[in-house]
Amino acid sequence: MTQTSKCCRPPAFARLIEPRFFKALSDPNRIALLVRLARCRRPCSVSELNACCPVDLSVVSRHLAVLRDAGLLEARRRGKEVFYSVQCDRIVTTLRRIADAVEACCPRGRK
Amino acid sequence: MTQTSKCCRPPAFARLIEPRFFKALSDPNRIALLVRLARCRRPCSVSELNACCPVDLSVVSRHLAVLRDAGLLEARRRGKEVFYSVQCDRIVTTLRRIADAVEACCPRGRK
DNA sequence: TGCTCGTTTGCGTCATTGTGCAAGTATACG
DNA sequence: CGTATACTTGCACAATGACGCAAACGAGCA
Repeated sequence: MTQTSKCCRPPAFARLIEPRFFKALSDPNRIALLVRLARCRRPCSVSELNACCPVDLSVVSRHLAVLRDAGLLEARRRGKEVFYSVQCDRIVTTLRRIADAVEACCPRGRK
Repeated sequence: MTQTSKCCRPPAFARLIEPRFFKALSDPNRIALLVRLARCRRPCSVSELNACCPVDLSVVSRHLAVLRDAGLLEARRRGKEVFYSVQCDRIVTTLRRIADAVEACCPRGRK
């Protein structure tokens, strides 16, 4: 009798990991944008964020939209500008939940 | 005076987030493979893992190689078969480190 | 040595994605 | 109104990635 039927049953492990979330972080420019935004500790406009990316402003705008749609950023318009900020709670919670689920499946050897 | 110069300085925040790591998790089939492997709690062969993916065996092999190259899986040959297992420590550590770094940049509102 | 099984790799195809440019939208200001 | 500023979206194109099939590779076995 194998261990297959005795698999751990974390709360919806599979659904915990959304491709869109990770796809958003699979591009160097998007990571740079997120890091820049996190390090600034305050909402930043698109033009401001363009400083960390050697690409066209329209590309930055699109990258930010991807991060926003994936739930990593939040967008808020103030006047003519749109300020993006990091969805800290969501990111931290998501990462920790996955870490916990993985750990629950591989409890031994936690050296 | 802005907060820009007072950005948090987590240990190599930018390098903490590797595109390759997240790119590996950006595909549904690869996530399915990882989840299946984690739930089984033991090394599985390529043919075995093919059960959770409706794609050709060669595609599964390639997906596993991507996960291995990203440091998410480990491969070990035993006879004719190759057994893949989850690199739990590495995954858990990576996710928690990123979570900590993000949290450090957004300390307030940690409701 | 041949043969088989399990896995990987080469190749062609098709879909997706990142990019720049140009045009469009939204808001403020005169 | 019209204009300027900030951003988004349409379009075309190049690069990347997922996929299946067939061939190659590697380990065991007769």
